[in-house]
Amino acid sequence: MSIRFYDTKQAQVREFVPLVPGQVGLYYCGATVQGMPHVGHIRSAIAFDILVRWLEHRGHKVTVVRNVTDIDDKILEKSAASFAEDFEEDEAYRPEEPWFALAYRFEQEFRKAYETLGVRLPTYEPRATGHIPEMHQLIAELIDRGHAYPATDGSGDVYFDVRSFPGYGSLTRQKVDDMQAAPDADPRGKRDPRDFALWKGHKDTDPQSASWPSPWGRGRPGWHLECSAMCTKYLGESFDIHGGGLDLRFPHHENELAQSAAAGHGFANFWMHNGMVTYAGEKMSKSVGNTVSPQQMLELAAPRVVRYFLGQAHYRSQLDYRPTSLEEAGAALERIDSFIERALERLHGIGAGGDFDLDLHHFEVTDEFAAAMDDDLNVPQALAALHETVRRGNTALDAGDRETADRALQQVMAMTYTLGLDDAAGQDAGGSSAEHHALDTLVRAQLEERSAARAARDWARADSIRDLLAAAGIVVEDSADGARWSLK
RNA sequence: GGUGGGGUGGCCGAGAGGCGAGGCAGCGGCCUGCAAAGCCGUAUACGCGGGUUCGAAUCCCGUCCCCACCUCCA
Repeated sequence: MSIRFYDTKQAQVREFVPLVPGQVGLYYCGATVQGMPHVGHIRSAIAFDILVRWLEHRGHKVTVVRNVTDIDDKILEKSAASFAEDFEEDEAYRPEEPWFALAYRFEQEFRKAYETLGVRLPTYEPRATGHIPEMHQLIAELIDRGHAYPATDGSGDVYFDVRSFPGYGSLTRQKVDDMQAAPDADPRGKRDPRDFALWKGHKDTDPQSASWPSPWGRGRPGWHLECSAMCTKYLGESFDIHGGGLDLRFPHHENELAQSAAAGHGFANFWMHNGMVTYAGEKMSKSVGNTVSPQQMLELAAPRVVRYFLGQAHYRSQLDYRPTSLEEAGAALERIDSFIERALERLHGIGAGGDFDLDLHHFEVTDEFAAAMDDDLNVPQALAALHETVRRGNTALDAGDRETADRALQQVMAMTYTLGLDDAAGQDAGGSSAEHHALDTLVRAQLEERSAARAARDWARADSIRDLLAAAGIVVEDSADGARWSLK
């Protein structure tokens, strides 16, 4: 069975064949750590996390590289602003914070958000500032080949020469002459206004610590160059997949491709881009100020619910966040969870929050699920298959068909695992096992009393116990096997 | 102006020529002491106008609207 992905460069879905059988090299753009993460960043990471999980499910060994761009104009700007007299502290920015401290602090914020929402660590997570020599090498190569030149105005900048490279525009299918002239472009020593900086000469207004010596004078890397250099270092001159947000297609990825291709590298075989997260129909972005942070969502819903919401749409679709979004995601996930809990308890005698040693790796997803995932990661259709399996399992459970129910349980667990719904932190039951045990003991005592009241047909007494538990956030469900409880 | 993606039932969201994906919400039923959970059933849905076809949400032509990108963006 073949896997097919939409390749942005060719603008079509085509069969994915790794360059080396059984091995996949994936590079996807992480953050420029200039501010707090918002859910758009995390959606992107979740999309590629699901891609990795699926490739692994299909038996590929995946090398995942996600960069941290820890030096750029915005980082320096934010840091400089924190030293200014009119600086106003807010929840994101602190006073008098050097650029590297600011960058590292936000890097940690991103890491925390990724971890909470079940995005696995990449194989490598290189920082731009750790790859200055690699970038110099690439610049030198480009100058040698006639695709880059030092600025003529003595600024110390080095530019990529767009006109020298016929392939420029191939990723976004644009012709250089059709592009709108950048209104804010500072022509400085450029041959063409579309030429972009590979190296930026040091300016006295920037801190000395944000500059490195180079054959072209002290300076710092331009945006784009770090990704080209790090792709090559960790994945080679040609690799399988390059990913990132749709808004990175141009200029970032176009320029990356130009740099690497002009240096003679094969670069990415597939380009995959995730759609934007919108808020009430409008793109979430810092400049518009309509961003929602992972923290804000996590105050409204459990990590797994947030993960479900951010991962549920097709990765290329726009994902709209509305006030009811998390509620709906929570209800859908609850349906899956309650089946798993019910089945584990009835078929395997494993209570809520209990440990189990079922071997997930030997469980198989359903054919429908696999076919949907193979088809350009069609998660919505895969979720439909998952929900159908839940229904089949519930029906079997009610009918006492243990074999069918158990098969459904295994499939559901394999599918939720593949979608990363098992990894996000904060299981619904929550708390340490000691706390859970204490609570379980107390609740069971109440349930036994209620059971006795029910046997005596004392409904008022039975209902008052249920109401008391409900007031404490504990939901009681009666079944043929007795009552079970769970935290709301 | 250029490039790419869209407009599907109350809401979200797949599908891409013929059995109405799935979820959420709603309604009816089964089950239940009552609930909850679960199950079953339940919808003149495909922006608009033409066309092709035995048959169109799906293909073709036209048209309107939306979103993203065109050197800050995940």
